[in-house]
Amino acid sequence: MGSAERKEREKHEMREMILNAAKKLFIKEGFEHVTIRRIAEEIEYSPATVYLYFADKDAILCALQEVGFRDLFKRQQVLSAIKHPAEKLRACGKIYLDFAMENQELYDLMFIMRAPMKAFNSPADWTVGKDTYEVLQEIVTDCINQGYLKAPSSQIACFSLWALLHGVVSIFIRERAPMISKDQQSQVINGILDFTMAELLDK
Amino acid sequence: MGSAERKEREKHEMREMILNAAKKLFIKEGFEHVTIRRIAEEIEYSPATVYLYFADKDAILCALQEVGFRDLFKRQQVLSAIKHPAEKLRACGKIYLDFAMENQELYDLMFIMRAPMKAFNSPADWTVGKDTYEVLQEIVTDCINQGYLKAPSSQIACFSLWALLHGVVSIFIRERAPMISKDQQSQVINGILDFTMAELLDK
DNA sequence: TTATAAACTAAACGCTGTTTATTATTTAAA
DNA sequence: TTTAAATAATAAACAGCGTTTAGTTTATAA
Repeated sequence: MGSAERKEREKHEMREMILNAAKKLFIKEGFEHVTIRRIAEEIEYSPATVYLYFADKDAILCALQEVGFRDLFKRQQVLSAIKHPAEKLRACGKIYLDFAMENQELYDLMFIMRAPMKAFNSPADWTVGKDTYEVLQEIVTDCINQGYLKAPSSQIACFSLWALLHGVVSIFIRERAPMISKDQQSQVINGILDFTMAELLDK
Repeated sequence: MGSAERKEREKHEMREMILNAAKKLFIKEGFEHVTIRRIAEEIEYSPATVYLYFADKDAILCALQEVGFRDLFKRQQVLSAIKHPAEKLRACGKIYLDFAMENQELYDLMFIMRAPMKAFNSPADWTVGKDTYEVLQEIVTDCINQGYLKAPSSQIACFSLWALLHGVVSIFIRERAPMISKDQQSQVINGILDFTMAELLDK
């Protein structure tokens, strides 16, 4: 009798319930309202039950990161339809920026918050974003190989580009740009993308 | 009798004591250990006393930000000795990067942490970094005016450059670069500065 | 039906930022 | 110098947090 399989499935479903509740709270009420007690309330169980499915709060946030990275990776799939490396690079940047600004709480969790990283001993163990980074890396390499981009190292060029994109959105998300109003943000983001591509790519 | 002045001075000294204790804990033990109770312990007063000198914890962190920005501004003063705009721009970037990596906890407080920003109603009220940003802005403008930098807008160029610098250091500080080991970080930072300056500046 | 295992939770622990009521100290006027 | 008012400091509590423990309820298998 497949009761063991059912148990397994129920365990997985409970984990999903908890993650969904956490994600809902995260997006709807912001990080500070994501507490074990609120999650428990949301799924109508006691706080202690949550600990039967996740080691601790950080493990929940860590699992939520994966959800975010899968989402970003999914968005990147449209890039395969673009053949021109330079165009592809710009589109890759645009996807990243759009994802960040449309999912600020999730982006924050993925790239800024300390808490979910506590589940790892070393930064090298954090491989959750590997796939999404490799997408960028491949495009940058293509740009260099096909002569659209001059750089001493594709690693440096790729990391620089990521740093620029992350810098822009994280400055906005953590509200460090008093000189730029909320209305201007998307305008500035587009301006930066234009400026960067113009500087970087040799037509 | 100048007892009012003495009171004023004592009040100011107490605030300084609290800030110094907070800064010490911040740098020596990291953010999570900076609690009102630990600060109180450090200055040998009760936790409640702290609230006679600061409205709340966020106000302390906010005041600590100012300390950090004064420190960064001080470092920027050596730039006045450099006349060539392009050289000046590179030096400005180097100063920023060095400050960030040498004072990671303070940098985090200034540019990443949410808590100290709660003391402001709107991002526009956060003017503490104005002076340091204007230094960069002026250099970028000089570079454009003297033909070393081509950009459609000095605002966009300046913000892009800041975003890049902030992006790099904040990725390292918040441990989001599994592909780069701690030993490689300063090397990568220098590489990025070289790459960016080469791309940006027309010789 | 009954013994065992699994699922769940009430209550507590130690921590946090913060407030309140109370005490001690200092100041200024009588 | 004495006394009333103002100031400074704190002990103790409050409400919240993540987490653990001990105990109960529910489901499973013999």
